[in-house]
Amino acid sequence: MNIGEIALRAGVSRSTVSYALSGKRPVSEETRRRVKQVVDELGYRPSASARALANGRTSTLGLVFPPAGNHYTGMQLDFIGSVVEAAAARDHDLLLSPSGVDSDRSFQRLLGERRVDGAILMEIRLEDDRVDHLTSVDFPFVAIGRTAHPERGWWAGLDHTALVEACVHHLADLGHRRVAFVNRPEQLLRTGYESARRGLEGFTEAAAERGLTARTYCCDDDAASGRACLQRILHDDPATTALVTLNEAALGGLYRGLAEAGRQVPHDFSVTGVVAARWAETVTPQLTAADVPAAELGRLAVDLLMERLDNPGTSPRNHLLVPPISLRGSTGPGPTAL
Amino acid sequence: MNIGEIALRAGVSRSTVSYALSGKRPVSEETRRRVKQVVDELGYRPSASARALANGRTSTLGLVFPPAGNHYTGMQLDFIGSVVEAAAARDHDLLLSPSGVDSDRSFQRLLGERRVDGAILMEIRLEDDRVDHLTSVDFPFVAIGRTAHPERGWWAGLDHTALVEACVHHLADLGHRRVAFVNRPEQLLRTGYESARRGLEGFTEAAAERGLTARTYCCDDDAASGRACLQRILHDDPATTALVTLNEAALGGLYRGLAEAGRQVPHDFSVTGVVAARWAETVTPQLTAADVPAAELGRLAVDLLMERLDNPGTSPRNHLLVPPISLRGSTGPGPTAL
DNA sequence: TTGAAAGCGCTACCAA
DNA sequence: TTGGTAGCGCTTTCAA
Repeated sequence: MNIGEIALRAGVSRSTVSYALSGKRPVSEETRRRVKQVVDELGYRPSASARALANGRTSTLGLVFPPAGNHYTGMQLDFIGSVVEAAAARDHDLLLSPSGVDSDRSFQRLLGERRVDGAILMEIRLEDDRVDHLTSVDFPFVAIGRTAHPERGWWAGLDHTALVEACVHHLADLGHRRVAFVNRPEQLLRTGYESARRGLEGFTEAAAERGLTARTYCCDDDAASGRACLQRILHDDPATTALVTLNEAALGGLYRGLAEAGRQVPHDFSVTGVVAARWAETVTPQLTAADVPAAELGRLAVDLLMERLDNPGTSPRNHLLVPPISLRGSTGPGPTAL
Repeated sequence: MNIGEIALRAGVSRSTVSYALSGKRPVSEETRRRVKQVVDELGYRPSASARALANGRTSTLGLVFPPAGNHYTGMQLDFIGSVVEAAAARDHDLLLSPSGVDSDRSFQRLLGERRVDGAILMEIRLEDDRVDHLTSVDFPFVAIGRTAHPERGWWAGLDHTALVEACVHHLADLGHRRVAFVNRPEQLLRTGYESARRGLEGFTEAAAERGLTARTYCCDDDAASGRACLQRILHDDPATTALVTLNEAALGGLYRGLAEAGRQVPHDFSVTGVVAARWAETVTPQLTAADVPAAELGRLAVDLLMERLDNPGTSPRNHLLVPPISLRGSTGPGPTAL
């Protein structure tokens, strides 16, 4: 069934049906009613493909994120969910593209075949060829996170440096002197993954500033790795009394390792970091952490993208979020406070 | 840039370009080369909208999942990830639709506007109006899970009844006599959510068969509810020595509640259930559980859908998975075994 | 082996 | 206030 069918049955022309539906041209109340009635009766809906072809907009946004193998983090999920809903609220669909790099087929399809009006890029790297490419062809996109040169871009992100610094200061204030940093997987750090890099930077600087003895570790995104990482930490420096982590997926493993090593949290070991709230709350005791506002980031990203799409040529806007640390139960006084 | 441009530069007709690209008609080696060269030079890719309009296929699959209102579980996360990647592997994109009910706008857009060739439906209910609707209009879809009448449908699912029964038998074999069942949220059970219903059914039957004293609970999808639920369990029957759960998100809370009540897992309380492996491994001790093969389900669903799309009219196929229980550390001998 | 042209279903311009 | 019609960019049939 197509628009011609409707026109026929309503006894008007196809253009009139189109206008009656879109409201882009005045239509007499009389015809409008008749058209709507036929449309309702037949359950007619205009074909998205035809419409996209005709007016050059697909009403679809792309969400680009690296294929994670099997490991999507809870934060990513929250984020995807909020993006879908924000897009739906604006009558846009969301097309998923598992693409870490510019050359991925799926990425090429998304852009080359013009399947989407604009895109949101997750998991930004400091040097990101996807960002470079999209910028160079002036394709409308919003990044989640900042590259090394965030000045002239559209993005919404977290100030990982400040967040991790805040964690370190919190621990230092509590009297901890020997602390560890549990980062995301090494491969992510090496490839310049933003949060891993900026988080590490914040940790190193704040630790130096406070004169702490600090060690940094990379840790794969699963519980087993978290446990192993914790063992390494205590092996390398048994006097370590606290850690900061960005690694949500390893959290349970870190706790397990601590329990196995006979360390009580927070009594003789403090744990903190940057983690989505609902993950911070799954461990016992609950994690004192800077809560990643994944849902808010998703909404902001969609807002920015729609704004960019509606006003081509506007100068770039961005949002840098610095959520506060939520005090829960995983940090306590360190040795010097005793 | 369009196909006409390519044709012009290659000195051939538009149809020849089309055929040179699709290979659906023999083209002389000579012209084929020339066309390809121009295409590569200009980085030409045919417009997805135009192609979709012309041949009636969008090369896009839809994934219909419930609104995030209450957040997603880890299993859903794994599942979505595997579906995206399986689709990408077959050169199909994935369109997300946060849709609960038949009347949902986004659901209508996806199907009514023919944005996708087929769909995968998550979170099936025993009586599911989405399934009924799609079946009645003969729209190609695959369900994740079975409705009450699974005979004539395309689906991939888990045998929750058998899985939970296996858990109960495992506990009974260990000598537990008083057991509890921690289900998904009450609202899901009430609305006929498949896993909640079938799981409950399996629990009740197996418990009766083994002559166990059994209580069943609903529990919201978060750690705090898990903790509260456990308190209720011990309050209702302090002699309870084991529980079976389907509720991944509550798991951490259940453990916390047990710890607070002074119960050692597995020494004086056993915990088991149906949970994705990587979540079973985040708690201490690791959960003995039937591992939900979320990734495999995702792959299977995409396989089925592609099969259905490629062979319209084929008789329905399905996969019922019954993964074994993985023995980890959370179950131990019950009172009668002592 | 290739080209011309008729759609696919819609939007929007030009006339009336 | 309405209708006719020319695209949008591709695929595919019909002819050559």
